[in-house]
Amino acid sequence: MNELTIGKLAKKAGVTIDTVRFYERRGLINEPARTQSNYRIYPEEEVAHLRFIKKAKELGFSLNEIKQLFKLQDDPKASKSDVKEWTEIKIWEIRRRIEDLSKILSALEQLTVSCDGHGPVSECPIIGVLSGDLEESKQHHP
Amino acid sequence: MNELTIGKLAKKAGVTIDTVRFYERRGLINEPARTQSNYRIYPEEEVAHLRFIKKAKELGFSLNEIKQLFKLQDDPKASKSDVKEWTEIKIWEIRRRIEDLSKILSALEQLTVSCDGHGPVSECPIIGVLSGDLEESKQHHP
DNA sequence: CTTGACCTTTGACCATAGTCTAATGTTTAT
DNA sequence: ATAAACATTAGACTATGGTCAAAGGTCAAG
Repeated sequence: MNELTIGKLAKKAGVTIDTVRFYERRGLINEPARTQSNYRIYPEEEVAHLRFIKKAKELGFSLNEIKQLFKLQDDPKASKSDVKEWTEIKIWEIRRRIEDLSKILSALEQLTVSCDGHGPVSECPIIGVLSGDLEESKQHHP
Repeated sequence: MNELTIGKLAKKAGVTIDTVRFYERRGLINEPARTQSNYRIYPEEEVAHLRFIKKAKELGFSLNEIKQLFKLQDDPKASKSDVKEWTEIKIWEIRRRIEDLSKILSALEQLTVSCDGHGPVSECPIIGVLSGDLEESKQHHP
């Protein structure tokens, strides 16, 4: 058995010790076993757990959302359909985020094409993008 | 000329009055003209300005990033190449976010396929996705 | 000319997600 | 055996992005 102290866990997972304890307080990770001297000891598996939290957070999930998913996993009363429902909602949210990001991406890409890197910024078409909202700029025709 | 009080501006832009004043304090919108009685009055254009902030924020840009872009626009010393550089960095960031979201999206999509909505959650493959980190689960082969 | 809807300011408060400090205890290495 | 490196707690502090309340001034309608 490969047990880790909080410092080693944190290092392996790429977070700080404070963050580990913070997640524990928030119920995102289980309260770990303790040594005789009250040190937290974690199984190796907690590393993956923490990395998952880290990645999911980067992708825009809140700690509460991540916690919900963990709870769903551990709840013996939760059914596959509960998980399915949750994931389907999330799939929609992610699709929408990807769409919006793609919109702003092509707006910015067009900008770099027409903004050739010479002359004053006042001639740069970024002004147009900034002045209208994104929805409008989508149907903005030349 | 179509001038707006703060309430009308906020309503048109879909934000609260407090948010407008907050953005003003943060330097995201210009300090507006005032009436004799010290009321803020805005030109119609501020609506688009606020809507842009709102949308950009939804897409994950921080208020400081948005402010930077506005500053760049207004700075007479800023050149097209500054704007171009900024937008190119942002383009990279957005592409990366889209990629990461696409990864988690397909993970979730696979889940809903294999998780058919019957039986206990313990049999649901979401456990696998949660146990490894996303990078690992990408190269996880059966 | 008053009532209600609007505006003003200052400053407190909230949630999210940590981050740091102080005071103290434990383990490890030389 | 002692110093360095690590652990513990409680609680204060940070940044971001607002949101609300108090106490008051202004404006438009009846």
